[in-house]
Amino acid sequence: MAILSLMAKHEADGVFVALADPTRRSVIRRLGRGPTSVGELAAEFPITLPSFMKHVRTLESNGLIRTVKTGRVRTCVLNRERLAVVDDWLAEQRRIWEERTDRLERFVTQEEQS
Amino acid sequence: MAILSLMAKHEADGVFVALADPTRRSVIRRLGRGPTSVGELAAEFPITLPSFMKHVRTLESNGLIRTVKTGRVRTCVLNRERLAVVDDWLAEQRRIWEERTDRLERFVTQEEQS
DNA sequence: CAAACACTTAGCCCTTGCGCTAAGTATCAG
DNA sequence: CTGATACTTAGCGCAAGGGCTAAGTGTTTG
Repeated sequence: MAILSLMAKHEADGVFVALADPTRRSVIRRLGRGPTSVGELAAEFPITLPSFMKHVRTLESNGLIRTVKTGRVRTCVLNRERLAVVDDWLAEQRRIWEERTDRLERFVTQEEQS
Repeated sequence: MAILSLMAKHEADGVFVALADPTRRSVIRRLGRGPTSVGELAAEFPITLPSFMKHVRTLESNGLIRTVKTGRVRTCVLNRERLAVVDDWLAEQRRIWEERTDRLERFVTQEEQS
């Protein structure tokens, strides 16, 4: 479990890094509408195919998408579950705030008692 | 409104970039527990103060934290609302999936009718 | 089987990001 | 007013990121 959470933390980094690029976020959005070939995806961006492929590989190596090649065409599919990393991070953040609010409340209550 | 959404989209990028660094995410987490001085924050990381300050400035210029200097000490506070950018992005993503699911459903229904 | 297609690989360029040291400024403490 | 404190500025070094071209590989297609 300690190892798992460490691993999760490490991998989380890659997800955030992958999401830092607007092109990659756009790809994710596009793939939300369904699987798409690399060529079709690339056509929507003003960069060359090799450059675009780097983004695809980044997304894949960080688990945000999966790809399969059939014949000469590679199809990309979104891995929705992977975004849970971000969701979890936000949730943890909220948990921390709430804990703080609780502490403040207890503090105020104490003040009132004295 | 068109300008606002463009601006929002542009600024969103900065937020994601800011979150891509583990040190900066840690700072956000730490600040969730309450305002802290730069020095106190920096002490928790294995980097020099000038290096750390860059992270602070990145976080501030992207609206994730706010800082005030009183005397010689600069205090950082979290700007919780700013993380809504991420929340919104996730929400939009979910919206897109749902739309897709709806389309698929309609498609299946049509198939059944014919 | 030749040519078109859909990537892929290799390698270069340039900017940006993140880290460092050294030195500077502005409080605060004595 | 001297020294410690808490940043701040300036500038350097290096690795990584994102873009490009040119050339290569493996699949169709005519």
